[in-house]
Amino acid sequence: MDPLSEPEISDCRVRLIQAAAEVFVEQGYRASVERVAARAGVARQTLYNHFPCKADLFGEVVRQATAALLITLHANQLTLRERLLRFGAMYREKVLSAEGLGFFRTLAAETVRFPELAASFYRTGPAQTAARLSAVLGEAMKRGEMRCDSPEFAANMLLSMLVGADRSHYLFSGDPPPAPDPEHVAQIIDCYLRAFAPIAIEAPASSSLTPASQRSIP
Amino acid sequence: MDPLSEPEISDCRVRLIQAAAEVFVEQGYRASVERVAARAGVARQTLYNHFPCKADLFGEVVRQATAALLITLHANQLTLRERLLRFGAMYREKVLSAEGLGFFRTLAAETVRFPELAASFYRTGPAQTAARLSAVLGEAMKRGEMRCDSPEFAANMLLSMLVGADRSHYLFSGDPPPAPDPEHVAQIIDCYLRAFAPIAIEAPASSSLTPASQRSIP
DNA sequence: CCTAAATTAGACTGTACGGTCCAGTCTACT
DNA sequence: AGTAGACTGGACCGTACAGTCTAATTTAGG
Repeated sequence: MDPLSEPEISDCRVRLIQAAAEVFVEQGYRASVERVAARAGVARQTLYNHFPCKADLFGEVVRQATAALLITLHANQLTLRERLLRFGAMYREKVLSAEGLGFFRTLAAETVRFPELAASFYRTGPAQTAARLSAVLGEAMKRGEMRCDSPEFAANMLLSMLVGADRSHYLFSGDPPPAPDPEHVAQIIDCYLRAFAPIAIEAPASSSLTPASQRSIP
Repeated sequence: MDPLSEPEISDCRVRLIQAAAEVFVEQGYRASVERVAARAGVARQTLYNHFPCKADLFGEVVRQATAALLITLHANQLTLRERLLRFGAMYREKVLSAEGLGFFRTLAAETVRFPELAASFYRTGPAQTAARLSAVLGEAMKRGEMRCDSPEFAANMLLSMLVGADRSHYLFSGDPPPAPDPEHVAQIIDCYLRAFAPIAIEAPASSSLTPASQRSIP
């Protein structure tokens, strides 16, 4: 109740959530309550003083992790390419980190047991990121910096290109997560911007309206 | 031993594997041996007559599913775009089906417990698909139908664009898997082919060497 | 019909775990 | 010093499950 006890909203509680996050990310929800308590350096009963049951602790972990995984899109006056480069680097870093991959594994596995939790994670996490990105891309389209198309589709493509196949790779292959690689991000972003380059106005109109494949080579 | 018993290599065994595949895909490896046996319409002991332990049965399921998920790239004389359209449709159908998603969930969750199995799945499944696709794309590049680039990178991008964000969506959101949508596949493929369109030779050389973003807007 | 192999149901063992209870200890505030 | 509230350790309960064992039953072949 003291203003001093306010900041440390139960030291135990935060240690427990932290420990639970680590353990669940490493071993999945199957990890025993015992291990969580041990990792937090606390008795099992103490855990139950703070959380009514294991599932509730898990829910709290997921809620906090969801917030931590959100990405901020700098709204400042960088070029579109610069903004996407920064976004892409952060996004890859979070998603392809050991914690990001572990969290993905753990939550995906529990979709059956906790469908509502998973859906809520999706709405306030990935869907949120996609929505923000859509907005930015929609603006770029209006400014003529990108070809006019569905902003949602464009966001979907960018997010997919940034981590799609790589996530599967690091999820299954057992290879250690990759070090951040700005060059690779740039390669992806430039590839992306090519796909969504504004239609060249100086070119003959016909060539820009036919599918790319039909333009290729006589 | 009879030539007749050969084709039905133990009716029980295949029923068990089939049942295990269904149950594991629906509920994960946590599903009890009891349930698997029940689904196969067989006693628990019979299961243990055919498989030494639960883990081995799971391994067999994964091995068979891996093979079933491989995609064949038609090598015939269609246009590149046609080939990619067919491939993309099949790929999305398999990956985004209820079984594909469930299998992904289940195996991703067990990466910790069965790292070797997961790695082997990755090598003979997704990595194999990527390799075949790389070969096809490399050929297209040589023929000048696609911009010259790393075929592996190009394959990675296509596979990512086809399912990347959608997989996450259907894994978590709880929405039922999507119906096949050829139009959406075409939208993706055309977007992809734009990104990898061969460099127009008739255009001034400079414009094709600068990043797309710098070309945008005067 | 007889035999051998496979299948079955069910009891049983050992283990792991979630959750509860409790008796004792520590901490902090008055 | 005294009191209240949190923390501890460990015993304890009920349940679920993998895997074993056994005795009875079915199935197929000679």
